[in-house]
Amino acid sequence: MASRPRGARRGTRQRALVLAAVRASGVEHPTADRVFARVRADLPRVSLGTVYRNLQRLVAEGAIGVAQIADRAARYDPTPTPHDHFVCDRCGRVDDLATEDASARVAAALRAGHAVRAHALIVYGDCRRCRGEERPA
Amino acid sequence: MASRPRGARRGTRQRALVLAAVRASGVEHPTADRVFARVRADLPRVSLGTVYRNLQRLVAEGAIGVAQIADRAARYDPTPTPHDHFVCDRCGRVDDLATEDASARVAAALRAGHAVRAHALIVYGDCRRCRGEERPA
DNA sequence: CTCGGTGCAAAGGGTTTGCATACAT
DNA sequence: ATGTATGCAAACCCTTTGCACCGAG
Repeated sequence: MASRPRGARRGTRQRALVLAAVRASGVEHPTADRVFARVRADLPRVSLGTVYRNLQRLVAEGAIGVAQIADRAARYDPTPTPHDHFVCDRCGRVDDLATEDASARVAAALRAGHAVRAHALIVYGDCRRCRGEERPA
Repeated sequence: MASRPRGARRGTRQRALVLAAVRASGVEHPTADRVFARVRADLPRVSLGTVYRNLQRLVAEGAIGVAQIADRAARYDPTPTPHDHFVCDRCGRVDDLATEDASARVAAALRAGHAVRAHALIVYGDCRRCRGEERPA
């Protein structure tokens, strides 16, 4: 079987370096800007636009994750599987909160020694109304 | 005793109208832009900047709430107490998810008839490291 | 050879901010 | 009178996009 169905995706040095930069970031949760800086070290002529395009694609392909923190720059994450995050009000640090049990999520932050000021769960999907409008193909 | 400790806050028509606009919005969760439009109806010379400043202040005072949805405009909420939200991928609709039990939060969205694609819990506060640096007064 | 990816630079959206003026207290 | 809030417009930040060129397949 063909490894690429049809619209053969090209493997570029840029994309590989973006992926490598995120993977090498550990628990840092870098912004697009920081990824840009790292990639630039190996490929000085890379552009920010290209970094954004590749980050987007890698997220869509499930190779990496993103944490969209309220009104701050998005943070990219080498771990693509869903998990929650803790954001520090002072230093901006973003920590993983690896918890399977939803009811223990906030408790996990407390256990980690953080002071919790607020927390927000956002659920994404298609609403009942939109699902109702759906036409069977 | 003085009703205003010291830095006496002025009650302005603008602020009152911004608050009224959010309170009148029901379940709509208006953006700053929509609030602007409503206030403008009564006060044609009001500026967007003033609306933003007042929304900010009202949130800080606890008179209203905000839902910061990932990479979309912030949604203001007449209910200042913390609660979760459902965001429709198609129409952008923002619904309240009034659930006290964290473990039932996502289930609440399902019960409401929505299809859940993803959900993200963000916890805000001061991280352990920052708390450690804190100097007792 | 082809078409997707890149670099560049400009546009875009939401939100904030500097400044002189207006006004509630 | 005093100083905060306003209106206006420019600035900001993060992210996206149009376009011509380049290079992997």
